[in-house]
Amino acid sequence: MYTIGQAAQMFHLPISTLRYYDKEGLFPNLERKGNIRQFSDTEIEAIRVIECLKKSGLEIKDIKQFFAWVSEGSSTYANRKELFEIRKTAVEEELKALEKTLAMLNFKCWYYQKALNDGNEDEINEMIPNKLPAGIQELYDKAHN
Amino acid sequence: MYTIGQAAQMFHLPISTLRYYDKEGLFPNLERKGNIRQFSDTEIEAIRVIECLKKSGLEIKDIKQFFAWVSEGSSTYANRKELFEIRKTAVEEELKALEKTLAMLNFKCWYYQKALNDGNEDEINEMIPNKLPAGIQELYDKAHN
DNA sequence: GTAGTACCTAAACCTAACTTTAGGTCAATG
DNA sequence: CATTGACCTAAAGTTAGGTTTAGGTACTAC
Repeated sequence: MYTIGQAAQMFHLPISTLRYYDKEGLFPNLERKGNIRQFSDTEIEAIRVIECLKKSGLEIKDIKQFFAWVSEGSSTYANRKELFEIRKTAVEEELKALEKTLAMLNFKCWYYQKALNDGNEDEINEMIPNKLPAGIQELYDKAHN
Repeated sequence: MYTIGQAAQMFHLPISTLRYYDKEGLFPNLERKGNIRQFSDTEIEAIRVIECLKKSGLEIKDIKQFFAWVSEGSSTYANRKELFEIRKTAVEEELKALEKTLAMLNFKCWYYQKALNDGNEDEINEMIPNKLPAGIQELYDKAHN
């Protein structure tokens, strides 16, 4: 059992965020001793899942739906699995998009390194869009589709 | 030369977003014919860079700073290169975080597939945290640090 | 017995990045 | 000549996801 302060520290989250999640219904089984929240292993794992689903692009209200399904028991396994499958697809696409972004960033790093060496962008701009050095051309093409 | 409508279509962005970017100073060299914005290749590439920097986690006000540097000319090559280097590092870290997220999602997909087959979570929960099948244990470990 | 620390609530506040609204210009079309 | 469609502005509105504020309880340390 952990206090809200301990749980917050474990995940480097502000206490106010955990209270906000609680208010939003993300800890449907959270118990209290007196008035004080008791974070059990269930809630600790819940925080991990919340972080995961948030990073996957899910909104709080849909994360709440997920925990509502958890509370409903075994009849919602299929719903929960489907939710994770959809998030998985979304993250895979996000990964592809980020790699394209990274290609652009790598290209721009090369571009400005060369501009610094040359003192101007003239030489580089004559190489664009299809006379770039090996390795760099691929970055450019990936970034520009 | 493109109208705002054509530029918006090219990037699947609402027209209002391009006007907003203009108002925020992201097209410092945008010209007008009468009162109508004329998007040249410079602005088209600018939009690509804006999208890239946004996806890398940069805020609009810092993207504005970048285009101010572009307007200042060759004396700011080093600043611009440094900005892209920093964004590159940020995106590389974001990619790592997303792969951890993906490991969690893959683990949860497996979890709920098995729960569906078994009709309950009892068997799975006895395997957690270190008696999971080959392949799955690695996903679990990656997702839980 | 008071100062400090950790917890609690409700409600107001904040921020970025847009989006919508309300009102207007201009050119082509039927 | 009026209606449609593409453009324009300034300003107000929206949204998610928190954060801050103001006020209160409870235990522990000095």
